[in-house]
Amino acid sequence: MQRIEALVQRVRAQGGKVTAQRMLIWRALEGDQTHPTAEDLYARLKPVLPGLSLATLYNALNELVEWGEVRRFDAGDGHIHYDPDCSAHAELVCLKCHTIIDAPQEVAPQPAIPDEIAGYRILARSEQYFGICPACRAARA
Amino acid sequence: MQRIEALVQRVRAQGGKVTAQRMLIWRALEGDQTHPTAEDLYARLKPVLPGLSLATLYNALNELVEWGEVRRFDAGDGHIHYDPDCSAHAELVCLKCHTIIDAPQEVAPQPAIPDEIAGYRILARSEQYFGICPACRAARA
DNA sequence: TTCTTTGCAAATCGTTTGCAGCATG
DNA sequence: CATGCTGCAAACGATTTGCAAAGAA
Repeated sequence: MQRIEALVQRVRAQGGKVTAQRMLIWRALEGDQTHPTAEDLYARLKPVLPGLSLATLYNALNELVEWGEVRRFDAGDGHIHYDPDCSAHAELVCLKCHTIIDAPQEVAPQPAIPDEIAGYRILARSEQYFGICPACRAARA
Repeated sequence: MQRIEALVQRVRAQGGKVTAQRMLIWRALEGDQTHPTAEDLYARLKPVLPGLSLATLYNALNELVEWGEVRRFDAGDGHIHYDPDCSAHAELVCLKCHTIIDAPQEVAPQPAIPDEIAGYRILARSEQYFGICPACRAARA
């Protein structure tokens, strides 16, 4: 995710309004590394801005995804997770318990995201390794 | 996805049954490169086995995902897509129209999937590049 | 026969939508 | 003051679940 200043400009340039809700959501996402779901964010933000509606949160999240500012991904737990980090990094996702952690650096040795591939203007990249986490391996099956 | 023979053994080893439905679903998935959704598959299989139920299809798909035989991913269109190819390859996903195509070879230069990362037993890998496809770029916004 | 899986239909629940009121530019 | 955004609640729709019947081992 770019810095918030840039988002403010983007919205204004499109004739949109910079509202308290958007700012709040952007700030909450900025630098977040917990791969939150919409519900996670809602639980976190509702106390701060009690009037906040889930619909508004979804609106803001969808905008960010369309702009390539935030990445959505399915961890296989039936919930959509959001990650403001669109740079080249990988996640480890457990197929059993759906835990998500960032993979160690050495796993994603391709730091640069090409601007364009096959005519697509590339805005974000997602990479995940699916497997069985140590805890689930220990628990066997 | 491994070959079907191996799946048959896997199910039997777990004390499961090799049913006509599972076989049908496995065969349909084998080598499929269209990134189908559950509905896509259902539409394709229902005529072949009219009694087939969506619930059964979901069961089979979820099994395959848990086994690391099939990869699920969210293309941002509100539908879950399945891909039996768990080897190292990337997809291009359009953030506007949600088209999905396989990326050209040269984009995924890391062919090998490590067996283990940070204690996780790795079964599958997913990589996606999100952006704006040529058609949507032409259409502007 | 025994135990798993299927099929049906209802239930679930995350996400989207419609619309009136409000706030931003 | 004009438009776009919010909040609410209802609508939606994909996926899951419960249970009786069917089928594999």
